[in-house]
Amino acid sequence: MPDKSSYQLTRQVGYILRRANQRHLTIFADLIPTLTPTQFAALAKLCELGSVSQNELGRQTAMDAATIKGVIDRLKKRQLVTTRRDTDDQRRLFIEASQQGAELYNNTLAAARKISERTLQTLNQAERKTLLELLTKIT
Amino acid sequence: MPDKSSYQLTRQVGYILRRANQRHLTIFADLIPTLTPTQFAALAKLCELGSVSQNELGRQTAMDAATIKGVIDRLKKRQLVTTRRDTDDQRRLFIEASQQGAELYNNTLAAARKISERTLQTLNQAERKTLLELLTKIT
DNA sequence: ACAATATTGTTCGTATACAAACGGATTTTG
DNA sequence: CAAAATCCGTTTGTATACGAACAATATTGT
Repeated sequence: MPDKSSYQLTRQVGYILRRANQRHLTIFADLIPTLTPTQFAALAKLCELGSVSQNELGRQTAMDAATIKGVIDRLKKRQLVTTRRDTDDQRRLFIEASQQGAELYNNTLAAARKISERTLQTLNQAERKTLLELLTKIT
Repeated sequence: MPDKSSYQLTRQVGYILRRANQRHLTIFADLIPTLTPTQFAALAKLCELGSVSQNELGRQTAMDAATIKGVIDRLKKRQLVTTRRDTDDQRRLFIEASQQGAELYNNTLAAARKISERTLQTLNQAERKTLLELLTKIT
C-alpha cells in the first residue's frame, strides 16, 4: 500500500522546475519584450554560427523540427532571418540572420545578460555556479 | 561597446532551465502517459484539498486563470473532475475530483514518485537537496 | 446607498512544445 | 545497383502558457 500522505506536489522537482522557468520567462518578457526566449536563442545561435540548416539550428538550440520551424517562420515574417535552399542537398533549408536580425541581437545582448543576472539575483556566486552545474547534470 | 564573445547561450540559466524541464517532461510522459504534468498537478491538489474554486486551484498549482481553465476542461471531458456552481457567489465554479479521478491519482502516485526519482537520479542525496533549495530560492 | 474597485471565469490571440505521419531527397547496406 | 534506412522539412493535432479584454458578480469606500 503506497503512502499517500508523503507526496507533496510543491516539493517535486518537476513542479519547482516549472515555477523557476515561469519566473525566468517573466523576467525575459520584461527585459526583452520584442523577442521570446526561443526566438532569441535561435538568433543568438545564428549570429554565432552564421549559416545553418533549419533542423541543425533546432538541434543547437534544443528545439525539435516542428518547433524550430515555427520559430523561424516568425523570425522570417519579421525579416530578422533569411532562408536559402541548399543546392547540394535539395531538402536542406539554410537559415541566416539578416542584418536587421544581427543588429537586434547586438542591441538586446546587454538585456540578455541582465536577464540571467536578475534570474539568479537571490543567489551568491558560489550558489549560482552550483545551480548551473546541478541543472546541467540532470539534463 | 559590449563584449559580444562572452555570451554563451548554452550556459545561461534560462536555456539550462528549459532543457532540464524538457528532460523532466520526457520522463513524465514515459511514466504517466495518461496525464500531463499540469493535469496531474491539478488532480493532486484536488485530492489534497477537496473542493476548490477554479481560480483558487490555479493559484495552488501555479497556473493562471486561462491555463487552469483549459486543464479543467480536459479533465472534465474525461470525467476525472466534476464542477458545481457556488450558490453564495454566482461567479465561483467549484471543482472536485470524481471517484475516477481520485482512483487515477492513487494509481499514478507511485509512478509520480518514480518520476521525481528518475529526474534526479544523476545526483546524490546532498545534491538533490541543494538543487531543490536553490531552485526554490530563485522562484 | 452608491459609485469605484476587485474578483471570477471566459474568450481570443500568440507562441512554445512535441508526437505522429507524410513526401521527397540522400545515404547506407546487402 | 537496388532495397532499406535515414534525414530533411512540413503539416496536423493536442496541450500548456500567458497577456489582454470582457461581462457578471461581489466587495469596498465614502
